[in-house]
Amino acid sequence: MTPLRRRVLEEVASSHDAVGAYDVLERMARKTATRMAPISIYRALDVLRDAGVIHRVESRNAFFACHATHEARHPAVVLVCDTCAMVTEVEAAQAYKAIDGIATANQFQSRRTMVEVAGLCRGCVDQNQERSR
Amino acid sequence: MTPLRRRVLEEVASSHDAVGAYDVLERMARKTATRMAPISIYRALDVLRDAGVIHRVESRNAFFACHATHEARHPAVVLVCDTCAMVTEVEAAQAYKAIDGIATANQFQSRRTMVEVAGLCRGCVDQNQERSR
DNA sequence: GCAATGCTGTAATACTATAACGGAACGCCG
DNA sequence: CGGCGTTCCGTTATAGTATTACAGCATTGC
Repeated sequence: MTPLRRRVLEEVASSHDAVGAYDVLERMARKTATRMAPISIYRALDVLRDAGVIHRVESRNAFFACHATHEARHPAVVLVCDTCAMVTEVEAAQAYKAIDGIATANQFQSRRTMVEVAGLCRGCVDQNQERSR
Repeated sequence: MTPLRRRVLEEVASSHDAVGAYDVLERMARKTATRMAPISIYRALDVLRDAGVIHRVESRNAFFACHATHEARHPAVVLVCDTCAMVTEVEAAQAYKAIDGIATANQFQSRRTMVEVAGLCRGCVDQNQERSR
């Protein structure tokens, strides 16, 4: 864990939200008054991803820190709020089993399985109801 | 179904592969000797997507025609080959039920659920084995 | 010493997607 | 007919996401 990677991880892990690579870049720039090249951020993100400490939200081109306690090789369902970008990671052995079964049945050799649910988190649903009252 | 949209659909549906918007653009340019603006392609893709005749592979920023016979509101698992980009869509009521259960249990109001499996299709697995022999 | 490797910087570029505005065609209806 | 709203698409510009290529420097192992 190098200093740069730690700094990137800190930015990503400072919230439960999905953040873009350029968001990370921006936040780091504000802290140090020097702006890094995007590639540096991406390289760090790659390493962190390989290490399993962050994940990517494919449907948003964004990243979030893995706060869950799951195994690296045993991923989860990702719930992403359309409004606030908050990410919740949930174990889903059942669902993954079903999906793996489908892959196998189709003679497909799976390497990465991604399950993402976009919608509204509890908090944002409540807020919407407030507003419509 | 306008002519433009039909042409875009034809390009996407001409294979079972996931193709990028700019791939479509390029192919259409080759056929007519005139190059459209990207936005035109994206607009057509949006409409086709809303109509449910094409889907998007989020993990690849690419699109594929829906050759499956599923309902629009009852999506499927998408198997995408890392090597040849071929897409197979498979019904997965079981998996979706499990995922919906997870969302509900977390008081998450789901709007779109995405299940993508990246890996190797049958054909590409075979080819790899050939090569290593 | 020196080769090999890993980490980061610099510069440029590629790839993906959208915003903003306008014109043409069509249908509806008074 | 004539005005009006709507849909579709063209044009231009720009925003947003990600990677290629190359170089320097430090560390490690021989």
